Amino acid sequence: MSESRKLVLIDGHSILNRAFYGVPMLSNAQGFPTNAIYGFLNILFKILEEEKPDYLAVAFDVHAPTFRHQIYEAYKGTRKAMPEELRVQVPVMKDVLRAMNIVIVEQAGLEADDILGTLAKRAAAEGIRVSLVSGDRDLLQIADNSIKIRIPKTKQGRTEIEDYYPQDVERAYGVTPEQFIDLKALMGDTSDNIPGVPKVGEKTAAELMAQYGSLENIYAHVEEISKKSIRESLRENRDLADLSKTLATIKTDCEVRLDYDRAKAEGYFTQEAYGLFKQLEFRNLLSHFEKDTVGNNGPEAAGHFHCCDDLKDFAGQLRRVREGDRVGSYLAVEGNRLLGAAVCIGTETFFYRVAEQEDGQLSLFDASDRKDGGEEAELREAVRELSGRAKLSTFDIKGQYDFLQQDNIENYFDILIAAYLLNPLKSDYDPESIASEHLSLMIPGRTELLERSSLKTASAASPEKFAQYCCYAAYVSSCAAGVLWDKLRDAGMDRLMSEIEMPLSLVLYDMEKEGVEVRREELKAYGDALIQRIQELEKSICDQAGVSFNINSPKQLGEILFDQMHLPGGKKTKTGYSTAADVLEKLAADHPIVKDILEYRGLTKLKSTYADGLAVFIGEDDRIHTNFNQTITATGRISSTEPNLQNIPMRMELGRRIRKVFVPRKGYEFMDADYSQIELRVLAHMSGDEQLIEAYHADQDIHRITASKVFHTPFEQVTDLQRRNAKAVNFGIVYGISSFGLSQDLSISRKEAAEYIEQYFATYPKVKEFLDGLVSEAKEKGYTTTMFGRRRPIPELSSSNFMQRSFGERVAMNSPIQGTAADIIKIAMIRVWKALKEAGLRSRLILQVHDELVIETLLSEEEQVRKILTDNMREAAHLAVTLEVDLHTGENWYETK
DNA sequence: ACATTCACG
DNA sequence: ACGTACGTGAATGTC
Repeated sequence: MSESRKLVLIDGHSILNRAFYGVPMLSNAQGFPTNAIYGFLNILFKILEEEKPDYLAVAFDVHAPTFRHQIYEAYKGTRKAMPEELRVQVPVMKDVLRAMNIVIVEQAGLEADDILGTLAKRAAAEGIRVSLVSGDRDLLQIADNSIKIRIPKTKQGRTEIEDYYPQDVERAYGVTPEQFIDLKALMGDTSDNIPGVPKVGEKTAAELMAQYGSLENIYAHVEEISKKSIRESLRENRDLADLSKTLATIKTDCEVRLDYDRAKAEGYFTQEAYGLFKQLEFRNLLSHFEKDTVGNNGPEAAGHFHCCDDLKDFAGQLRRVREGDRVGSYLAVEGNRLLGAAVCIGTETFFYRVAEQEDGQLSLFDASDRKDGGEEAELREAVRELSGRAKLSTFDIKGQYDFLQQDNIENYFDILIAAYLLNPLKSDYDPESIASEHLSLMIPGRTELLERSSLKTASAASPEKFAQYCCYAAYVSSCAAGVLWDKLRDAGMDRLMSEIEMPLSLVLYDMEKEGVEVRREELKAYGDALIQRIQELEKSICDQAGVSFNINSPKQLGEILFDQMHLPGGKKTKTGYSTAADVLEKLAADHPIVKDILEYRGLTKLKSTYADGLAVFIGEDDRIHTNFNQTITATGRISSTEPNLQNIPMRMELGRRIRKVFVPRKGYEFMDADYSQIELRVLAHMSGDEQLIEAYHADQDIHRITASKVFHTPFEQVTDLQRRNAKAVNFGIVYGISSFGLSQDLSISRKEAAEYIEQYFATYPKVKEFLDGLVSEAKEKGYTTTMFGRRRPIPELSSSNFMQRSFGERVAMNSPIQGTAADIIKIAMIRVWKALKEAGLRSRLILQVHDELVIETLLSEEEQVRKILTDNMREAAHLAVTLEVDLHTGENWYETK
């Protein structure tokens, strides 16, 4: 059996069709849809990997009416047209297959089913095992002991394949493969244009087949059928039944041959195919090319990867690096340990891995005098020494500063950060995608080489693969540095890279390492204090509803409120009723239950996200070390995770009290400084609007001034309502104003909102000019730019969808403003950090919250730090308006308000 | 895995 | 007519 050859046959159109509907819409940069091709290839690769066939062929229908369809179309009109977005993918799919040396079988006048049926049966007769891959079940009739029918299902991104041998067909449908034809003839199949017998569905057809065994036998005993309607439908539609059987029968005797020499399953990964994959932007499929194309001439196969067994050899290689030489490196870091290092020097890459600990149990007691502890220290020293001399290019430098000299950063280059700056919209960056995108080099990725893709380095499937991954990463870091640098320069982002992002990475590393102290017991007490009230509310809500239910479930809550209690309020989301706070707030006044629900929501949020959520992250040092991520946001802001310290409650008093558990060390205080309306000031500067600039020069409440100007009211007579409205308009402007958005925020009519906006623009005419200019420039270039050159691409602007395009326009107005503000505070952070360091102070920058910096300040250094912080924040950028800073000190974060 | 909700700027 | 404010991350429920 194992000697017999194997053939994989693929039903081209049906798999493409299945892929089209199973894979969410994808398209490449030119807007060409690619989802069906992508899905097809995924299925193909999965099958190839599982089957490792000797031969492979794909069958397609020729798009001319075929005999079987002529019959049916004569009977009932034409076939449904294929969606345009799928239709255009068909010829490209064929190009891809041809480029991969995969035989395409198609013949005018023949259906793919017939071709497949014929080839499968003939191959089986020759003793070849066949796997027939199709999305349609009608091929099940072909199944026999050497023909397996495989039906892929794409669900939730994963492809699962159902396999059918004859006994599987029987188990699933209660009929043999041959009987399957009759079954289909009876029940029909709309997707396959088989009419079937009216009134006979899946169940009746199965019953009839179980009793009589064939279509012919059913008609021989048609009078015995008890159910009158079925009996008559069968009698009246004999011709339809016979036609259906003809249609359902797949031919196995067509004039079609497969050239087994050409159909050899090999040599898919050609340069041509590679080019097509790149055009289609199938980056994660490109890794398949490693073996056939890159592998043969790539660094690994050419013997340029060296796995050193002896640390002395490795260190010796590093010592050969001369001052100022550019090297690529990749450090395998886990926690605060260095597991291994790869360094790419010229065309050679060297790797060393610290020896495994043999006994995990005893590792608790391992001391630095053990061999691996000493080895790690030695490796660290070698790496550290190298980092002081070389121009180091690496991936994700923030995670490596523990092992690098920190006064040499002007010599460092992080390809992760560079790739982010060149396209901040991507969801993640890794060495393999950087290699593919910027070097057109295919290397095996994390998913292939490392076991757990979620971990940064983690354990690999094997030591060899782990070494290989590290070497590739170091190699890519080395090769990509020059290319990325050129691209950054071309885009005008070289200074942004060298003067802001690279230095910032060290500042963020330091802030993370420093962390912030959190009082564990106080946080616990805060959470406990919430429990009682939450339980009261739970009871009260369920009593009022009359049933006990899960208040946290928007689904259940919506049904209780709107179906059972008949509160006014309609559907809002795709899944059901909206129970969001703004909807509930409108009902709160009239319905006590809603008020309770809102309070319940607020309290459970505080309990789960903050009280319980933060506690998990308090370390043995009683501090929380958040992760400040530099390569996440589209606009250039920093983000904070595990935990997020940038969304600690502030607006409501109860939540704000959580800030009391964030405390400085003994002998220190918190110093918190935030920019006053930095985004509006950036807008004033970038637009050059004299009115807005002048308003800021007056050094008065900006929202009140705006209200005064917009509503033509003397400054002193501006009402609170007018001020609130003006403030909302100011915010709206920064977000990319729309009358709808503003009307929602202020609960006013769209018309009124539009009037406010019009008045605003009349007051600040250059602001309108500026915003319009941003949109048209973005439409022309495809991206926006901040004052410091940071780019954000906006693909939505060329969308044909109104909503998407409108979104793009708002983004075009917001990104340069939000992004410039982000640039400015980054500059301030770097300068503040440096100034603290150069003054030899012990105070430390520990938090950033977009427009706010927190320094843990030694009490005796308070005045020095105050000056450093305010001066550097103010002076970070010179705008047409001054940058004002509000500064507060306190014994905890709550007090710094 | 995806949607909903809500915390922050 | 279209149906929304910009940028994030975490918890929770539903499939």
